[in-house]
Amino acid sequence: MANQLLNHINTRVAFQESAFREIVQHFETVNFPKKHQLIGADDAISHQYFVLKGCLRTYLIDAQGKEHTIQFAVEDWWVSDYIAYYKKVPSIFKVECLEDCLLLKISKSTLTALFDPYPMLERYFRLQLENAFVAFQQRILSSLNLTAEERYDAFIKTYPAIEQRVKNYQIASYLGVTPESLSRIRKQRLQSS
Amino acid sequence: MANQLLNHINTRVAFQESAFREIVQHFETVNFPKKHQLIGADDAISHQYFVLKGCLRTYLIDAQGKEHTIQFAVEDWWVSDYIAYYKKVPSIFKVECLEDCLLLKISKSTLTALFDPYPMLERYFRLQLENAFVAFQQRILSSLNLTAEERYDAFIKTYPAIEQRVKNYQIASYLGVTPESLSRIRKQRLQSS
DNA sequence: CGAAAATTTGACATGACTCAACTGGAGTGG
DNA sequence: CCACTCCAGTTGAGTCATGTCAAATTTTCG
Repeated sequence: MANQLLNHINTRVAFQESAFREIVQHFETVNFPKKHQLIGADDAISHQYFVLKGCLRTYLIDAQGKEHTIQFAVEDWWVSDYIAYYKKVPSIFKVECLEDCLLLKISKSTLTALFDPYPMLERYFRLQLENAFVAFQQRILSSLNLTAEERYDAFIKTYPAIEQRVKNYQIASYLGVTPESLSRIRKQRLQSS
Repeated sequence: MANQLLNHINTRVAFQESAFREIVQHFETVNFPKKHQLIGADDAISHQYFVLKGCLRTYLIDAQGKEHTIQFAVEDWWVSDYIAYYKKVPSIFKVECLEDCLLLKISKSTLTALFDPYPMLERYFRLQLENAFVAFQQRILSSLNLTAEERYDAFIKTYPAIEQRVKNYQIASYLGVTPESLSRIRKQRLQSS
């Protein structure tokens, strides 16, 4: 089960199985049902989670009561409120399970302590961040660049697996449009294809 | 001069001056006049740059001929086309000097080779990426969340130094509005203050 | 000084939002 | 197994923020 994490680490760096057996002891396997709120606004966030199974989303409710989804997470993704996690400020996001979830949990202090004896682990996380950097830049670009319909197309193309597993209103809140607008976009796409 | 880089590294990690003297030899100091194009679309990008002095911006020209600014960079910032740099794809961005610039240049291969003997250098870059991660999430949030005027307020508040040094149309292309809209927003702010 | 670039202003167009009503499906309890 | 409720999604009508295009003005800089 934890091999799933090793496999993922090995997509980025060459990690020895013996070292991994040391590391994996510091993770805890946790199980949550659909609709469970993993992280709630105003918590102090000292953990992050690797998704073994399930689907989650990180979102925020703004002053007008509107939801904005910042991230979905499925198998082999990491999830947390990373603003709170990195900056040590109270969380502004909520993270909820959209399906029953099986996760590997680790605290920030434990993980960073592992970076000294296992520099390859630190490298893995650096490379993860490089990927996130690119993904974020492309998302910012599409918000500057593209119409709502084009952003929806790009979303479906980039994350076909996610599109199947989440509600349309959640996709709308990720794309920065209202559910009504997304509904109209979807209708139009059906007709033109 | 290169001490400026050491000082910046030391804001993130404790780095020994002796080790730094080794590392800094691998950087090249380069000088460019205002308007010089540091990176042009379709280049292969194998370098990144630390800004000792000056101001630059990373932007793209879309299919409709419109500019979209993804990043400004001033003293102590790193700049490159990071999609091309990290992903080894041809660049889509241009990087131009908005002022005369003094930069420290290093190639990706040289830098990553330094990560093995100097794990603290890798840590510095990981922490840099964590910061970028947070900044990007906040920028995405504000594009989902805020009106054009609120985004402008947030920009001025977050980057007061940059606002002084770049053209309004460049800020507009960073915020995702037209220069005309930004002009109207600025007019309205003057009247209400 | 003069030309080019940047900014401002006005008139008008439009994509997306709001609000409200309606439809359909999923889940629950009797 | 049906009745009921709740939630998600759709549709319509009207509004609004921002875009477009064109022209005037101001600033920058060779």
